[in-house]
Amino acid sequence: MRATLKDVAEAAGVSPMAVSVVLNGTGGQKVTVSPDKAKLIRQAALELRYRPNHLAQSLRSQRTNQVAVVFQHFSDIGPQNPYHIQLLGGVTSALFKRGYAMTLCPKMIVDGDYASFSDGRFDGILWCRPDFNDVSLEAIRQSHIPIVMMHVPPGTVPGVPTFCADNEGAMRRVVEYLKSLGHEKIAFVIDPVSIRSVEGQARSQAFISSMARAELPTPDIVVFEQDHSVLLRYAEPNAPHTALVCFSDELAGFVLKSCKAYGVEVPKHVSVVGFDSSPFCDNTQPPLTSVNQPVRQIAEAATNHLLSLVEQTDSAANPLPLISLYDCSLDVRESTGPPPGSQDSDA
Amino acid sequence: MRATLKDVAEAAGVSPMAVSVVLNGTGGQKVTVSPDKAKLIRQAALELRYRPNHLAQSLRSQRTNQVAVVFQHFSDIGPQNPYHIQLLGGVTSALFKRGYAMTLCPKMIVDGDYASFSDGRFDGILWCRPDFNDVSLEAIRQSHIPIVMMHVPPGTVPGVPTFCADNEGAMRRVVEYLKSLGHEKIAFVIDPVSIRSVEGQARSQAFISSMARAELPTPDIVVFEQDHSVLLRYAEPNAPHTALVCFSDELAGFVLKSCKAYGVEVPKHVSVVGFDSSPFCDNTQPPLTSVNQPVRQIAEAATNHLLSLVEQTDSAANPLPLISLYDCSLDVRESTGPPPGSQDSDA
DNA sequence: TTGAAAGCGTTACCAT
DNA sequence: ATGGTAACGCTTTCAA
Repeated sequence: MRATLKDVAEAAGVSPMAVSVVLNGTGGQKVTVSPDKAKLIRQAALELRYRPNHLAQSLRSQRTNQVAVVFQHFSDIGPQNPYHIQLLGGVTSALFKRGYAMTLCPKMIVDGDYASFSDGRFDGILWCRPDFNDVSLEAIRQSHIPIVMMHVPPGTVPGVPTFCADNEGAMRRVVEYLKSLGHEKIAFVIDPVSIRSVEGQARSQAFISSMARAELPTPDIVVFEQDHSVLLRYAEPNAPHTALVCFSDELAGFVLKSCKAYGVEVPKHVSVVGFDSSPFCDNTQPPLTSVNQPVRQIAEAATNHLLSLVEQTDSAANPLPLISLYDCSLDVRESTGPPPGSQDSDA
Repeated sequence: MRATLKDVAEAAGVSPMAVSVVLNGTGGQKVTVSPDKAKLIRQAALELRYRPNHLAQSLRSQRTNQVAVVFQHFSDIGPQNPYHIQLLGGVTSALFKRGYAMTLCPKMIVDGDYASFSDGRFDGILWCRPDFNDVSLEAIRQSHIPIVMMHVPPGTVPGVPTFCADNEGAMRRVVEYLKSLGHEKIAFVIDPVSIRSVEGQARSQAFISSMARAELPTPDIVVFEQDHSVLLRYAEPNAPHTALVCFSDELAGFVLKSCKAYGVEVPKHVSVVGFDSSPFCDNTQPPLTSVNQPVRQIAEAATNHLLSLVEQTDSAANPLPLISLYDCSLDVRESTGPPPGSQDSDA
């Protein structure tokens, strides 16, 4: 077995306390050890290769220097899902700078066992893209450690700090851009899963209100089933819509594929816009115009906020914002153009 | 504070042990609790919202169900580095299936404090792309928990299970492919950092021996400094090489950029091959031919191996391989073609 | 300045 | 079948 504090104490002929004070520096307030004994202790520790047991320290101090990241809709980490990557990059970067470890825990992520948020292992929770129901809301209420949420529309859960892309602003920007190209009949496309999520709802609503603000006709919200049948309508000469704004890049990718399958040309017959502006967008045929949300920056900010909460001894010293909204830009690529029949649609 | 085992015991009017046995099921060998008391205990636990403290359990049991992933050369997690993403995807997938958490710990990753491998927090270590020096070798020797290594040439550290791409086979495949196109003068390009790494050395050697096996002239190993000066040579009419095999996709990207800057056309004047076959390869100009190593599969296998080691009670029951080598394929894209002056070089 | 002892929350052995 | 007790490794208060 590994050498313990006690072993070192015995080897150096002192009490465990002295070792703790000298090696782990946590000497309460007024405890001091004479230099010669300290030297002895350090020597013994070196020889025995003593390392403090992090578990024991944490159990004692109620601090673990570990933060958990929870994804509500966890499919898989991989190149196909750039969101996770950017997010984890931002989170780890912020955590590492301040000496915290990041852990991904299947009990929470896969099993959805939010009650174990405060099982002692973590100083705080970063919760990404949460869905809300009685269970998760109760979990938040019962949590004994700080929680910060990412990518959830603000105001969803009172009292929980929230970091989110500005869906409203993003949708306004997209609609205005498409309108400036001449589009009027624009639909929002979303998948059956996302439409039920809080963010899906929020983004759909943002789209609808943006259309209203732009004085365009009340749009359809198209739920894109995998059978592609909805797209048949876009193959007709007088299609009901000339532009499709999609909930995600992934979904937009499916839409592009379907268009190709049904002989609908993009952007000649219909313009398509994605959301996330991941590297994926450069690979599609044609390259996908997409909303660029600063996932990494959001993640870093959310993490720093969480750590402030964790380390905050005097509670109301400097108050932090409960809601942080991040501006999104629009990366115009080649999947958008003037609607069919417009002046320069063949330019 | 959160309810503890003791609280539940008091509420139910039984001993802590009874609670432990009923709720956490870990009842040693022959401990049983009468059904009525068990019911009482469960009830009390529910009301008090009791959750076992994972820290205390781990301290007691010497098992944490947590595995650490260590990157020796940690820059950053992000879309620019597909290696990390694929790796983490494979690792988490394998870990989660068996109920283990994954943690990234700055002490090890950033500070290189390998001595804290066994600080009690982890059941095992996955070590990726290690460099070897006295410090890391000693860390491995002193470790109290199993270590499995990924992406390090086999045999580097005796006794440590190693998962790696088959550099030899990959290089042989690349050289044979280029030879079949008509190339003879082929160089290996590597950056100043990687050339010092174990994997860099191994891959260079593999390239050299593959060239010998193909009965081609002994090749240059070109260390690609950022000043691009080495590439000037390829702008000449009688360039010394017609094909460049690069250590990584990232490096190949720089090479492509330099070629463009110096007016060298790819693949007309020179063919370029990368390593990793990341999504990045589709975006380069021209798209990059690259060796495809199955990072995700390697990661999954390495993780499963580690967990077997961790869970192995009877040591030599079913022995596992110390070395696992994975075959690599070659993804041919558009950065390779016949050498200049050959029959169909303009086809 | 130093040591002894209690306790963090859990589990396992040994009694009863 | 059940409860007391010690122990996992560490920190901190209290007493000397």
